[in-house]
Amino acid sequence: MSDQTTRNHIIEAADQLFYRHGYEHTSFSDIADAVQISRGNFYYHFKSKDEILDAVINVRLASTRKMLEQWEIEGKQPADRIRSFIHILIANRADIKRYGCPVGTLCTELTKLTHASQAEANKLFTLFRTWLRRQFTLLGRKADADALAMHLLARSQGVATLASAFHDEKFIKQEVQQMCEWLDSYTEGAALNASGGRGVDKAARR
Amino acid sequence: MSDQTTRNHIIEAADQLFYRHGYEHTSFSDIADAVQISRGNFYYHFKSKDEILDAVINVRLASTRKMLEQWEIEGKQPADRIRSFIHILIANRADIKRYGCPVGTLCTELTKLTHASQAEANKLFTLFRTWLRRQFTLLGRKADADALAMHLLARSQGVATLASAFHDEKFIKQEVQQMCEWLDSYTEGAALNASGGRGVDKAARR
DNA sequence: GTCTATACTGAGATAGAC
DNA sequence: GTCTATCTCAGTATAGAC
Repeated sequence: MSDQTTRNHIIEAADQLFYRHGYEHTSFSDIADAVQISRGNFYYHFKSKDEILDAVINVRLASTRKMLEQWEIEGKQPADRIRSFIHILIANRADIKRYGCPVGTLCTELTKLTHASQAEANKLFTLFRTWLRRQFTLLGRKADADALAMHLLARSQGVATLASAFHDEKFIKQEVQQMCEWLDSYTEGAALNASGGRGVDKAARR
Repeated sequence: MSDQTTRNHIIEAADQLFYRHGYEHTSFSDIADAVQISRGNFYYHFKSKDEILDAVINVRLASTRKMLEQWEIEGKQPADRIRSFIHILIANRADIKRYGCPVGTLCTELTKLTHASQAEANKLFTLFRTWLRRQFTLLGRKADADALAMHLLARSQGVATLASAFHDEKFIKQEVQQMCEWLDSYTEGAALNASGGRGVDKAARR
């Protein structure tokens, strides 16, 4: 196995394990078992566990950036793009039900540990926040774009937390629908309601 | 110090530390330092760390029940009571900004640890859920009372998570106001809008 | 009830052979 | 690059004196 490959395997396994069992609760042995290498071999690739965490965060940052760019390309209207964001809850519902949101749970854990990489992890949130803010600005909500971005982020986080606590996928679907309706209420009237065919046209307010 | 007193001191200190630094990250020494007793003395009061956790959860369950009963007494209208719930975010904003929600972060952590007391901790959520459901039922929303309860719980959780990640108290206030407006939209028309003097009467939809 | 001393375990990390 | 062997340290937990 080449240097790069093993290193990537470690990062990938650590990523999964940090998500499922938490950073602190994941031991070197756990990762070593998953990658099928010895514990000693580890330190050829990383100087410390913290360094693995940094690598994991960087990989997540990169893949998140790529995903957001992709959504920007696929969705012609900002509302479509925001819907892409909302729908990750659906796409990842099985994992979310079991382990919560990968971003939220990591940031929360690192905060409690007062871990040095906390700020790095928070950049994951900032990535979404900035991207959403831009979409809401394009939607014509320049004045409160950031508040709307934060609002949507918060709702997603809350849904993930409760879905995980109550082990409830149906709740995710319910709330996703409500978020889409909430979004529609900002789309109606603006532009030409050019939100495409995906939207639900029921009244936004129940 | 009597048996009961020391035991309670331990529980109280553990409660704080579990909240601030997480369960796993809190060591016996940390608690011992806080209570000013030796590590050995611990095991006179508790057989294990897990047993301390159970005690902490039980204390939290009891105090939560008491708080909910209090809100029920103080608030004449169900809408007033629900507002009491929403306003804990304000009352505890300093702590939430630093450590997130005590309920949400504990449940999330225990889920990742696949800890035996996870179900016990989740009862904290259930307590709020059941209570809120009853209030929404009283508000005349029998059909979707549970969905509304879950929705509000989720929003609170999301606010706590983001306020903590971004270290932002102002965001808490913003969102609390929006939640109150959301609540008002369910109060208007129902009953006689007898929600008392606290409410904001702006349009619920921005 | 509370202490000190200590056992035991698993963690992160290093050294050096291959 | 990967391994085995080993170190160190912090954590939970126990034993027994006071």
